[in-house]
Amino acid sequence: MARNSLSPQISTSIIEFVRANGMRKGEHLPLQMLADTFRVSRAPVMSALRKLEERGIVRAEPNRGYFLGMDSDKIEVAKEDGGEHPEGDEAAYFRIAEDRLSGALSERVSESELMRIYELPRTKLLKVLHRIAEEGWIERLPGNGWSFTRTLTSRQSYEEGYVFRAVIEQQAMLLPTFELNKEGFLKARETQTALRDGGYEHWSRAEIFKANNDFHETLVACAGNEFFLDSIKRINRLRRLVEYHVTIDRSRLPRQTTEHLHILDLLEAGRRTEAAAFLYTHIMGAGRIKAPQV
Amino acid sequence: MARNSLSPQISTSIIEFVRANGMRKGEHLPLQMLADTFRVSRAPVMSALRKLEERGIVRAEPNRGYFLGMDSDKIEVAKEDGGEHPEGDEAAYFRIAEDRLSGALSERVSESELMRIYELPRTKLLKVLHRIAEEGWIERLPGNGWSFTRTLTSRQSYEEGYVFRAVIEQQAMLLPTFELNKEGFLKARETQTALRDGGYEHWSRAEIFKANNDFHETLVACAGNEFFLDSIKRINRLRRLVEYHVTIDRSRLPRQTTEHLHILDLLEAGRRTEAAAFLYTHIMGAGRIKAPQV
DNA sequence: AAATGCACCATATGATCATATAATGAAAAA
DNA sequence: TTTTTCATTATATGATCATATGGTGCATTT
Repeated sequence: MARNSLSPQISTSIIEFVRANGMRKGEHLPLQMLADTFRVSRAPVMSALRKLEERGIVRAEPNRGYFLGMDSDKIEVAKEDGGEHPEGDEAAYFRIAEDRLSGALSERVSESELMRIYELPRTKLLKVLHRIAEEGWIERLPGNGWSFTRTLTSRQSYEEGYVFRAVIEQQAMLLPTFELNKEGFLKARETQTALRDGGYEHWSRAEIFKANNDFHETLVACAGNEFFLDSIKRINRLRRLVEYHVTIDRSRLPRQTTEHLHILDLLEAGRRTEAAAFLYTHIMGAGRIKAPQV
Repeated sequence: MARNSLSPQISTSIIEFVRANGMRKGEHLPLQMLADTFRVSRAPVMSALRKLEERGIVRAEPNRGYFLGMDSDKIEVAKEDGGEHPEGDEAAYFRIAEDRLSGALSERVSESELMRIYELPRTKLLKVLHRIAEEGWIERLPGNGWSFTRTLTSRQSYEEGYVFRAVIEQQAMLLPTFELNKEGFLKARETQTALRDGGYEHWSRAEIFKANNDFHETLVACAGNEFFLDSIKRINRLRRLVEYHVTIDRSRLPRQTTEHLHILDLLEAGRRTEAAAFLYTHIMGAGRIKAPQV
């Protein structure tokens, strides 16, 4: 009846915050500062702190506020929230995509039908539907109901997506505003190396996909142009949906990661043009070999 | 309390339909065919036809259906609906953009505030807000309210947009799937010629902007890749908002249209690479000279 | 001076309901 | 057989309301 409380998220954020700052036992946690950091008012921060007190992570002193109860590196991550809770609406969004790709949802659907199937309140459903509409794989019909487009399910769209990514990423790399992001590269290098040296055998499909996306988004972010980055993020959201329905060919991962690392090498050696050309071939190659099972 | 009826729109659609098909007095208008054409059920078509009958455009024969009451080229366009009614939500979307750009709306706003200001029901407002959020110039705050981003108002975003357009359009033209669209080119040529030969002095700002956008979207559509076209449409929607606040330098229009026509010439002569290079310079030139008054 | 803690107000969500409209099956007419 | 016409059902919208939560001014404490 009322919205979900922010305090669980804020609790998590506070823990991340004190960790990231390496804070130690006894340090003060000013309310307003935390509120500003998380872009909320003091109220939800207060209620988050109260819950953290119950868990012994912070101590309250009357009229003086809250203080860290232990060194930040000793804080245990809460075991709760474990149930794969992908951010509320995200869950519904995903279920709709799954059901569409598997054919459980027909091309034309009505809002009330979806409300019943997914047991969503109208507001949440509409939020999700409008988001999907902006992503381009559903559209509102003039009268009642919605109609899925062929964007998700057609082979042609799939290939067009790869062409688009190849062009955008290559061109992003060639922009005069492109600048290496040392920290980002370091992380990307770690992840890709881990994936190459064994990770490809046991990482989950979601982890592998995320590693791949993060790599490409890190590259495009270096171009310093929000429109390039946005368009890549947008198409990657679509890709995620489709690729989940494709059998991962894990044997290709070592080669893929090696190529990723090669791109980093080239960039760090200042050979941008070569890196861009190689990246282009890399993406087009991936698009040609994997095929959606639709 | 209930949604707006479709019948006014359908009435207009029917008139457009019979015009486009050059239908003549007495021809039959089957209900189901019209319904399928407009992707609705027979019900709203029926009610549209009843209204057209009152205006004498169609004749009803009991149990036989509706028949065109006059030759299609003699149908007068209805004078009603005159009040600049840009498709319902579009109006609210525009007003919000205007007020943001003119500074009437502060960076942080709450939903109820917007409902009051624009006298919108919650559902409509949320639809618009989510659309804007997808376009990237507002974001939901974790607690209450929304916050405008700097995408619309910053000079940097403005320039990044031009770079993005220049790259996308040039690259679209170089794709192997690029194919001339003769009919589209013909129309574009007409419009651009009209604009060059005098139109630039008295066309409205909206007309000029639309002509320009249509030209560029026609070009990108030839690439046969929905992602290229979508990204151009998306950025053009943003551009439209900002450019309305810029004084048009009409003296530049003859040169601009001449360049547009030159691009068509090059393409029709099969000189695609040159056309692409010229297009790139053309867009970047436009971005450098016009400046948003923000 | 700075931060907390409280009280009060504002906000957003979801449920329910009335109502106008869209969708649709089936009878009736052509 | 096709299309209209009618009757019935389904759908979507906006209004209203209860309620839990977020936001904020101010007295109080340190």
